[in-house]
Amino acid sequence: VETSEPRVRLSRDLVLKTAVQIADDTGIESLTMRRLGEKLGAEAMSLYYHVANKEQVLDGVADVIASEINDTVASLHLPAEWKAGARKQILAARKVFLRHKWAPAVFVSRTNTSPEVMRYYDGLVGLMRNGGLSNDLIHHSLHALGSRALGFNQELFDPGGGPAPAPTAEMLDQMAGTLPHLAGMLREVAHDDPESTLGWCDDQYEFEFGLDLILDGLDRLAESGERADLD
Amino acid sequence: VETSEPRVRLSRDLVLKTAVQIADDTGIESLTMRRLGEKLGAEAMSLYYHVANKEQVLDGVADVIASEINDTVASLHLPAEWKAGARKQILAARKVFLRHKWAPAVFVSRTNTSPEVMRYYDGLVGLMRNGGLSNDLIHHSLHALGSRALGFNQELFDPGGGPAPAPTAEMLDQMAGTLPHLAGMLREVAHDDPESTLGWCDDQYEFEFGLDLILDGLDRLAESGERADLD
DNA sequence: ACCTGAACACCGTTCAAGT
DNA sequence: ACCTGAACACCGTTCAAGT
Repeated sequence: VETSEPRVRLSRDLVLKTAVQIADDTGIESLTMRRLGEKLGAEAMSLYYHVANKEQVLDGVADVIASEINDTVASLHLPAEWKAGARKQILAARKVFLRHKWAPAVFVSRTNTSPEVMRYYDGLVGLMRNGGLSNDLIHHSLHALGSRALGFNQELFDPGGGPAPAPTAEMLDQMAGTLPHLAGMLREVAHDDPESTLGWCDDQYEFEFGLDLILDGLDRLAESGERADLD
Repeated sequence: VETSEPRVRLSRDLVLKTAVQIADDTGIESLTMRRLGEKLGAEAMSLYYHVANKEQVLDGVADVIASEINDTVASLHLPAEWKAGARKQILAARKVFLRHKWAPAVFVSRTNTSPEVMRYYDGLVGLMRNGGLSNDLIHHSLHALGSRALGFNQELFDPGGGPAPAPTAEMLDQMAGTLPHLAGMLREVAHDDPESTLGWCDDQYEFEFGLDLILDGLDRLAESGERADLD
């Protein structure tokens, strides 16, 4: 175990950045106050001078990631058309989560809203507003997009995120008895592609499929509302 | 603290049902092996004869909830039309999660898939299959719906689930400086309704809005695919 | 076969004390 | 102002031992 001994003074900012580093390197479950102190060359108890408790560390960690997302988004040239703009912003945000696979779990567990997340949403609302959507529709849109607005989707199978191995023929035969429809679907859809490093689910494709489905639906509502011109 | 002293023998099933009860009564964070043992009138260590570890307890808890969902769904008379059927099944599943507000967090943290969840998905795939959707489209549908297929949506604000208090005029004025679009939206949309026990966000309405948006989009794809008749 | 007691290796957090 | 040492109240889990 490599314990660094920096001469630098502790600070809230340094503590949070180091926490992100630990989560990146060894996973979010390995982020403990004691290990955080160790990595900073200090005692765990010293951290409490800079943060109130561990919950606040996790709040801060989410804020650091959201800030990374905002930096990425700021460097983009967003198309004027709202749907294309939102799409590009969200896919850019998703790239940040691909670098921090543990981050979705932290975001969904936060009960305090991070200022940087607010800034992100403010930008998204601005895009939609410029596209002529009503505030009512924008509000519903944010709920409909859910975590997808920030760039990740809560998958219920393989929450680990890794590529799922294609089920074997024996597994499918065994499944067919109790889960006939699922087995039938998988038989047709889960062909193992030895050419691809992806599993049989292409996460990027699925994310874009769902995102476009929602954005297209919202666009349709916006246009029909425009024609009706009633609010 | 009321420690019951049942004469009943322990079993995996009893352990899991009791775990659900603890989560319902005092929250998922209060579910510890020691408290679980206490509630069963046994030592925490006795649990390890029936379950391998706490992860397995949580796996089992998710399975118990999924089984409650399946029971509810089984008692339904589902309309033949796939979209109406899926909608009814999903909204019934959501009702179960309203009784167990802590359950979404457990589900998204599971890496092992519960047999009962598989059964649930098998039913949903069956509905769509009978509706004429291709297995390919069904597969994409499950990804697009994400956790919504099981009956909950991952909201990024207020993950607590409680009704959000409407922001005050002072809060909005303060927000307007740094978050103009968000403040503008909230000013228009977050009117406090003193008649309603709901907050300014009607969770049920928002869930149905997002669900219908996705189901309608999928239906459109299914119909256009049918017309093209190319697979 | 089923349950327990004692113990271990961790947690987050407090508080008085050091510089 | 900033950091530390010792201590507390918890965790999950093991293992040899009891019935």
